[in-house]
Amino acid sequence: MRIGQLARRSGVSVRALRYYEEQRLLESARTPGGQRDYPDEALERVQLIQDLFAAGLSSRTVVELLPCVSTGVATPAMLDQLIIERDRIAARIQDLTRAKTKLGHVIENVTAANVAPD
Amino acid sequence: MRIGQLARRSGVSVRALRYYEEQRLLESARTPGGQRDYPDEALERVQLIQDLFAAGLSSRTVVELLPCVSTGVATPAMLDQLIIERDRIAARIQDLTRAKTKLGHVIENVTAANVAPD
DNA sequence: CCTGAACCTGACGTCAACGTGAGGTATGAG
DNA sequence: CTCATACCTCACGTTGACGTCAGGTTCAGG
Repeated sequence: MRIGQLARRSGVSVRALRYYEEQRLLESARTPGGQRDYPDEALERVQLIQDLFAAGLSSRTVVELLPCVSTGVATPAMLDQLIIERDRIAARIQDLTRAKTKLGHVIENVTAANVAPD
Repeated sequence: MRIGQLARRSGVSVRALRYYEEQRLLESARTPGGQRDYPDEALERVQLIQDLFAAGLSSRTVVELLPCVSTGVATPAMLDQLIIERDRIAARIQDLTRAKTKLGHVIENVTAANVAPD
């Protein structure tokens, strides 16, 4: 599969895919003419990368954790890092939940004020 | 209260406070000498700004929503925006929860593999 | 062989929320 | 008055994940 097709299938831009390769998050074979040629598994990998980015991990962290995420094999240091990242995500979820609740209250108040200005 | 004290009390940097003013998120009176002089309520406001930033809102959005968040009075457009932002946060929480679960599975697998390599 | 689409490699631009340094002023205790 | 802080206004630097443009190459269909 060439880069354009992978981009369309995964929903990320061609530029992003090249960037992933530059950051060593994604490999590609090359055609004799020098064009990237991806195996089908690349699609899953791109989606995994997107998930990790969406979770707020940096590309540096992702490149460190990708091996164990996809193979299930990790050094103790990698395990520590995994736990750190999971906890960071959990804390972030707490923050967002608080913020959501707060906005919810504001919305309620505003709605009440508009609907029943008294 | 001067800027240094507000910074210490709120936990944000002096630079950040000046930035908030530049973005019209925060006002200040001035001493005859030109130094910023904040009322006590500024502390709450800074904390509110931080909460909204932490929720992933941009300063542009915050400046639009701050009035109704602090006064409880909103135009219909502001209410729409509030709902949009709340839903955005909810979606983000979903993403993060999925990612956290995923990382949790990885951690379980890795731990199992390390503890009981069989 | 020809052509248009898709691809290639640089390399500079973007955006947000500040950090940081320069060079000067205000404040308040002694 | 003096001096140490704290403060002031520019204004450029930083970071991450790409966007975008330039200038050239490869591929596939006819």
